[in-house]
Amino acid sequence: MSRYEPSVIEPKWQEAWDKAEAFTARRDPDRPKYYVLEMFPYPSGRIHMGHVRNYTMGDVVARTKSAQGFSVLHPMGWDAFGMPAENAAMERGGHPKDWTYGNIADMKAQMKPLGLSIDWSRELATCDPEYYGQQQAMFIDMMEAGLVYRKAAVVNWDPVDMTVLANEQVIDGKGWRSGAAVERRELTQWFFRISDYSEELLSALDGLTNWPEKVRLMQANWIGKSRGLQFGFETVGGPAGFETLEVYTTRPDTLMGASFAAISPDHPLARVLEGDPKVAAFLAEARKGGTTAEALETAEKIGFDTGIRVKHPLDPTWELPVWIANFILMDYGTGAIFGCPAHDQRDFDFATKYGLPIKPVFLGEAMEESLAEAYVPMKSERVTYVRGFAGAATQTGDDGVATAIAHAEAQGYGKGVTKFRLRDWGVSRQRYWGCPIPVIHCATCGVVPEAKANLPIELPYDVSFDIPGNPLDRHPTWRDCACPKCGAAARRETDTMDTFVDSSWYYARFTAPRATTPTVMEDAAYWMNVDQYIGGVEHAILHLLYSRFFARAMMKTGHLPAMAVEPFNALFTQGMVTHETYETTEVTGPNDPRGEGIKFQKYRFPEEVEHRSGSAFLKSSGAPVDVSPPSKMSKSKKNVVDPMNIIASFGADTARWFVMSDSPPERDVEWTSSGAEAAFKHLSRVWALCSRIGDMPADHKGEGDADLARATARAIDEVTKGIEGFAFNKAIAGLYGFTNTIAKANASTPTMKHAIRTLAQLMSPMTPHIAESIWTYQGGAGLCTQAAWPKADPALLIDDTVTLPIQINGKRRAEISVPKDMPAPEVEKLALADEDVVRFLAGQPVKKIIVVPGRIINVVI
RNA sequence: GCCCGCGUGGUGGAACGGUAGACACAGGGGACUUAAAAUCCCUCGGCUGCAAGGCCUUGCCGGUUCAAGUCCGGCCGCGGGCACCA
Repeated sequence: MSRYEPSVIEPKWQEAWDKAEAFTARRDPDRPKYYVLEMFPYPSGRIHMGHVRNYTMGDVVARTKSAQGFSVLHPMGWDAFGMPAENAAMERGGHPKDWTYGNIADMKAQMKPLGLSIDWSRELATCDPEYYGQQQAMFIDMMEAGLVYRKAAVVNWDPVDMTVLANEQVIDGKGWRSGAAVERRELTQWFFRISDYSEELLSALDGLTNWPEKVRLMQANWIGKSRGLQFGFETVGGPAGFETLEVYTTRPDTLMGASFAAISPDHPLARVLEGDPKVAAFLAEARKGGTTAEALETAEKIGFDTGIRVKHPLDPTWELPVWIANFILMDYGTGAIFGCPAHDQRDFDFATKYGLPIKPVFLGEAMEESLAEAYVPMKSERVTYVRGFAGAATQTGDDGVATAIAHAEAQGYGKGVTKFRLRDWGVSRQRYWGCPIPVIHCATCGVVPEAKANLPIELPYDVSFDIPGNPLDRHPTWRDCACPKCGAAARRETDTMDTFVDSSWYYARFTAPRATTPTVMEDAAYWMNVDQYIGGVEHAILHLLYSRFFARAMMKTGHLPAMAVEPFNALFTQGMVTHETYETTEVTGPNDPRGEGIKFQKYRFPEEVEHRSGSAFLKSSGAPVDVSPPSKMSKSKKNVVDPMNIIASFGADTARWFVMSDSPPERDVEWTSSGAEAAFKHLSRVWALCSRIGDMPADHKGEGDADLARATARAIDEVTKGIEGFAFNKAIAGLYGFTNTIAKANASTPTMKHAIRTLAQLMSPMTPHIAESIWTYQGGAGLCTQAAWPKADPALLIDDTVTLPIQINGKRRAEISVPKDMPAPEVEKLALADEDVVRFLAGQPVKKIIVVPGRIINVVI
């Protein structure tokens, strides 16, 4: 065998796999199926190391399952709609469609050399009309099933770009692109009724035992179930229709500490009062500012006393003022609260500012200090509370809330209710590059779904991006259509769908990607669910929650079988690929607009930097380089390593091996050039080892046959467990160990050949190309990729003799070798007779001796 | 503020409550070479000892146990998620 040259063997084996159609997924009733999926990429045009790590993990699983006899589905597609394509069109000209499909072609060309076991015949892009047309069909079905509705909602509106902005796109109250002050505007938007499924999406999390606990928790918090009391305040001096004011509280046990009531600026009562110019002025002030987290954080609490009073439910003679306050949200609870400044920080801030009374209801040691801090923990005694609630038994702990609810229900002034934080999913986007919402506005029939025969509603190609706003809105003809109901001239909806819709069902589409219906039941029933889903933790909430909702919606509309309610059986969230960042200190030149002689830091690419004796220098000039700790690879910090460069210099197998080694897959892995070189060196060593074994004379005899056979069995066991347990770093550690063992072994030729063939098989999920070469060179039949996964002989996994450490009072002092099944009393005798033990005991009596068979012996004196 | 996770050599990390530091990177020493690269061998937590060995060591303090990196309680530090959600 010649030198290890990845650039020669890798394309060769990829071609062989293609020719054998080794990765084409086929429905096979005789074999169990396995569906492994990595979160599909956005086609930015360049793959990065994060992609390499993500897809290699999926590939390791897919290849292993395939070798283990499963019928494997491992597809790939493109999450292809979205703003970057439009931004590119605005900045550089060109068309979003051309830009996107060009990027897909580029990225696919970069992914191919990785040698992933992907069934490319199922490739899809969400911007294909064949894909989004089916999505439109489902939208119509969901409308009919009552899962879709329209309502007015307050949004962030960019008056310059003339579009709605997501909260993340509002920075310091300004649009991220235009820099214009963002307005709160009410727009009629399309919504999915995800909140109908709050309870189910929450309770079904318990069944997702193969999901990371962290993700389940994040989803549970996002859904945000709370139990509280809803009751009506009787108003005094309120306008007609507001004889009572409904409020919701999760702390009904603090009801006796009420000092005011407050309503949201968007509350119906506030709107009624808006006729008063003073109220109107206040509301204008209160509604200013974006809806972003930062805007809310810094916003000062402001309020307006309406003059209306309400009666305390437990004491009608006790009246509380009703304020309008900017910190009350309309879309949580009832949009109105009772304020208890003694036990709520926000109420405390508000009461302090406006001089409202602060009335603690809990007595206890914590009381004195906590008065200043406003919040008293639940566990303090509730003496005042008990007085307030008509002499009930003393309450401590969390059941105070339950008791208060029970009391309210018995007295008839309120009832216990369950609320969720989860809101309905607004899917309207005033954007071009997305899936058109298949709806028609007719002057006589109103809002009508498009006829399915007219699907897909394709995006028009002739649009321009030189003016801000949605090009669909100003297209001369695209909006014009006939009403599907009455045939009259009508107008199309010009909003497109949130791209999260596209990614909420692609996993189901992969089971029948070319079908003329969204799914095909037979195929979905065979392939669903996804057995292993792999992706970044950044999708822990939205993408996964929407997908879980969509699976339910698809079930309800007949597009998925009932067994697919939870589409992802197992989820794995992988860590990022990080790299150190490098900066040099530069000085501005004479013509610099910043002024001459000013120092500044400049990021440097890793390939510009060399490391010498623990420090870093610029290759070109030798200037010193500042090194910062590893962080996520990003273009702006220039701490990126292009996978294409690594493949060019070391091959795909080295890149794959490196990203899977060292760090556990759920954690970040730091890319280092020394690590990549080490991976390459190791593969070269394996290659040389294979060559050496190939040169051994067929009749070579050795002493170590039994040992090598045992080591082979152990390696099979260790690597298989490592892969199946998503501990790829441990599987790789096992492969290093096994390689070293083979290299040192002195066994007969057939045993050596068997060992190295097994090594090739065990390596093949990680480094499939070199594995094929070794396999073939050592006389393996067919493709290594298609060979059955090796099985460890259980008899060889158990050693005949075991080495047992002997502890004296918990400290290791000696060890003995004993046959593996020696009875405990004999082990005990041997241990006490050991010379080191005797020396340590020095004649002291043994109080107790513990023998854990096959593990350890502990002598207590 | 609320919820969650994590602290092990110079580094990434191993370790069913049972020999802490597997495997790898970096470092040190050596062989081969005119030399370098490549390759191979040895060494590599700290202190101590000529050595055999001994003592210490998993963020800090305490507890449970024959035995604790692992379990329990309390601190300290780091990271993540959510957040005027009543």
